Amino acid sequence: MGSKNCMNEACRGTTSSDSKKGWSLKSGGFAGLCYKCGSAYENSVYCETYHQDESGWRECRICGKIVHCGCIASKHLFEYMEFGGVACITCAKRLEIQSPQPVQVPNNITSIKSTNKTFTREAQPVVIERRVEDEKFSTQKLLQLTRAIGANSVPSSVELKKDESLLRSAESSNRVQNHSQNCSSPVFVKSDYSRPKQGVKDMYESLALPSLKFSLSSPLGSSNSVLPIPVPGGIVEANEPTKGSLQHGQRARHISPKPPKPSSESNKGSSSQTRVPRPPAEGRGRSQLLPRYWPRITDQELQQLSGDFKSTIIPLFEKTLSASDAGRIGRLVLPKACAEAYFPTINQSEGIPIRIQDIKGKEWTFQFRFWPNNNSRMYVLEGVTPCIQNMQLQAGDTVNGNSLSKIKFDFETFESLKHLVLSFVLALPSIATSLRAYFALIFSRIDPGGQLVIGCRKAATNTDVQEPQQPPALNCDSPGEASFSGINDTPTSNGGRASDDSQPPHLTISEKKKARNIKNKRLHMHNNEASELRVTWEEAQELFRPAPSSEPTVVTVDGYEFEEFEEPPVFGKRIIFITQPSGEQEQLAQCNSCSKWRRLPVSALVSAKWICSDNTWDSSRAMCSAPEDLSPIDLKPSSVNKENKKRKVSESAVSKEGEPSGLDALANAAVLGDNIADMGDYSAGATTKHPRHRPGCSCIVCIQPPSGKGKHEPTCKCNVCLTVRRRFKTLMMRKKKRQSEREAELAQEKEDSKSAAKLELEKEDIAGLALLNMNNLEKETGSNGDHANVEETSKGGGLDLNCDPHREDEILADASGMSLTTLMNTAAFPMEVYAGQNGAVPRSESCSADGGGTAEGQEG
DNA sequence: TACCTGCATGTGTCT
DNA sequence: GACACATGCAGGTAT
Repeated sequence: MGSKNCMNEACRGTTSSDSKKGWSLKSGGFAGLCYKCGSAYENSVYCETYHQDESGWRECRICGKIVHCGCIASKHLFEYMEFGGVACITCAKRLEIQSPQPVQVPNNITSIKSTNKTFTREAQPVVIERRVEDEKFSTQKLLQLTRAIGANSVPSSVELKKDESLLRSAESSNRVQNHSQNCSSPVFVKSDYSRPKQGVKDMYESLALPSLKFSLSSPLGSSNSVLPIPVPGGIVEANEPTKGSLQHGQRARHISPKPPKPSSESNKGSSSQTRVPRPPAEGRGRSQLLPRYWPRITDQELQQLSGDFKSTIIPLFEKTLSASDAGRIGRLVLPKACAEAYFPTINQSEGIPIRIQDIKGKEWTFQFRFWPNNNSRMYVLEGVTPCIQNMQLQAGDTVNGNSLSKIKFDFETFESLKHLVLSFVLALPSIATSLRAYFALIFSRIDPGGQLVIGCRKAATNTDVQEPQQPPALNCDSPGEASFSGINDTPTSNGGRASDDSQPPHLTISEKKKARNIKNKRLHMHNNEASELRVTWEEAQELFRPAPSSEPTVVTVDGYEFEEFEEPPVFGKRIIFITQPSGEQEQLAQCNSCSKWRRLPVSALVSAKWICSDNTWDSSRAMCSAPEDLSPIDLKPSSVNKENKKRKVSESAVSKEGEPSGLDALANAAVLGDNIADMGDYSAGATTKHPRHRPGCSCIVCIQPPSGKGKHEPTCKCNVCLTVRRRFKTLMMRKKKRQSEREAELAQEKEDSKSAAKLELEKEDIAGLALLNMNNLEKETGSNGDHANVEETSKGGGLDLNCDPHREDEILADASGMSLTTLMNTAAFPMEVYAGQNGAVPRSESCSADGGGTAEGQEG
């Protein structure tokens, strides 16, 4: 932030950009007065805000002359044009001279608009063509400009004639009004174009309406609505060119190319409640802003924001947070076009500090800078982490801080942890990336003043991620298609060019395109993978198989054999392990085609798409037409692993909508006092030790003593241990409470009826097991599981960070609860933290990786 | 050893 | 092929 001198060469008063000291704003805020001499400064606010480095040299889009915004004393001033870019004042003046004279416009412009569908979209070329007579403004050049505007439809001559007079009227009216509103300064102020009812159709029209300003101060539906003036340059007094300049924020909006066509549905409703991508206000950049960066903010939110700030809020752009954006590095990659359009021009890579207010009015200072990148620039905002975190914690609020739609999303919530731990377990970087894309930052600008405002909204859920890029959908009136809660908003979390999050999710075309375009598995998450994300924690573990091609390397250490896999695990098919009366173990796999269950050797590797014909072990059952071997429901409970039972318990405790999570199940198990032994033998016979391990696995994870001795010292204060203890304590308290409730219930039920008693017996069984578990635990911990006693648990054997909750032998051991809590603890750690602390990369759940997972404990 | 910084690289999209 | 952008990574710096 530097200071600069008054443009009045006789004055040369120094102004401070830090506090705007030395500048006073005229009414309307478009021009400043030098504190010293009182000379008027157009763009003063703009320059204060955006040209601290006193750069700002631009190229006239018409004649190519190098001009300056005027923030420094310069005789070569430029003006912003409605159709983007700048023009030197000479060219701008010429454009202005060619413009028609003001004419009053009818008040009921709304009806006019409605009856002239092409009016707003096609007006611009009319104006331009009518104005151009000077040989310097060749038609060709202007057509080029109009193309830049995005006027993708060339109006017919009939339409041109028809609309021309109207346009002139509107334009002139706006001038008159603006002038009267801001008589102290003959500058072009913001249009009071008020959208009578900013429906989607209107929005569409506005897309191609360069002068549309997001005038929030005007009540919607004002009868005094006037059309915006599509005047390039917007100069009112040609002999005072510098006074005619538009403020940065109120210059012509940059029109993005290919405005989406309105659908039939798009006309149905008002957009006041819908999250439509808004064509942003014009910036300096010549490059065009892609629709995915259009801010998606409802009229209502805008109005409230403007009310909060008591100013006009102009949404500029929005950026969906990528994983790296939301990471700890604190660097937010800014879209180049947005950065160049709305942020100060910077010439040095170090950039400049830039102050941005959040929706609460809190001011943040970021470093706006760039990196050279392939002969281009990569713009970043540094130091955004605190702000983003702050916003995430407030994400239940709308961008304006009012509770229009409570989202309640918090990375500390259990639900989020569930996703995070699932991400880790699944070891899919794309999922981790997708989960970050919950938020989009919306950059806006306060007018007058030019102060930048940053808000956020929830951008996506993990289920609707990775929509391919499509033109923005304006038919957001479809129920649930776009909402501030973001339930159906699509994120842009893919790599490279982010997907357009305005993509309506229901388009089959998009599906086709998605299928066609998905090349990068790392960055795209296909539907199948999305569904994989929804599987529960247990399911995820259950589905892991050693990579078919990978042979474990067996290493013997201290008499134990360790299996180490080089390849990461793969997803397999859900299987059910059964134990025959003879003690022989088998597995049941379900055909992916006919859904029949087939008995297979326990050693069989069952792929995710296993079908009957893959049954090489039993040729008589190698066809889907063959009768089903055995259905799990036909099995005696004793012979089937208790997965189903456990699942029922967990499912009963969770909402039926959506899949219950593994952590839900774990928590339920803990709270309900479910015997973890159930979980222990849930994969009995096959994966008793580790999710990806098979019978007989002797890797370091599985052979690890249940006590976990040697892992962590009892007094270990590492984050893992502390969290384990804390979580353990909480869980045990909840468990005990719930248990007492259940016991009371059971006592009550005993007196009811025999049938109730029968049911009661089952519950007693569960409760009894839980009680036993609890008692054993309390024996170890001493009593109530307070912190000290929990630590005593640790003394008993340290913390086993590798223990498997399914291990039956752990259940009744001293660390019986620890298995669960260890997992909970694991869940409590964001993936990076977990990986960072454990030195493990979710590359693989191989034995080696798991061994790495204990690194923290071992070093403790 | 962890963190920070700056650049390089890979991938998707656009022209 | 050029460009944009997400992210990896090496080297420097702080703890």
